[in-house]
Amino acid sequence: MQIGEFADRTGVPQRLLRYYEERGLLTPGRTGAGHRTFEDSDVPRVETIRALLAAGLNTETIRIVLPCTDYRAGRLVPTCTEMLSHLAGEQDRQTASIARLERSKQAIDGLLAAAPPELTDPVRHAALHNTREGSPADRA
DNA sequence: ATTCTAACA
DNA sequence: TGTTAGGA
Repeated sequence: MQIGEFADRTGVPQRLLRYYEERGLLTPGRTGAGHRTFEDSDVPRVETIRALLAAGLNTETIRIVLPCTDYRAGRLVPTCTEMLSHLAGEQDRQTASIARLERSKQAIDGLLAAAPPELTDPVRHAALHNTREGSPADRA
């Protein structure tokens, strides 16, 4: 099937399917006119790609572990140990990211808590804002 | 009617 | 990623 039908069946935009090919995630055939041809077996493959992207893996890693996956009955199953190590590695990075975000959030919590009370009062804040912008009363 | 590549309000 | 131009 051509890319149009394949895009409809996978729910993935043509633009993205071409990008997946560019990243080596898909290797569709070509017609004489240069049009991509996809197989039915490419459908679960794309579902696998989507699942791994949702897990946070980059396209390079996905290209590596794609042969280490089995997609059956709507469920993605890892089938080799190198995939497990990649997943564990990504999990570590996610844990580190969460820690960084929590520190950033605490910093913001502190800044907000240190702000002068009048700045957090909606009415006074609006009044100050209007004054800076120049209210009709100022001109009168 | 469809798809292709390349590039950008 | 969407979209679009200019071709096949």
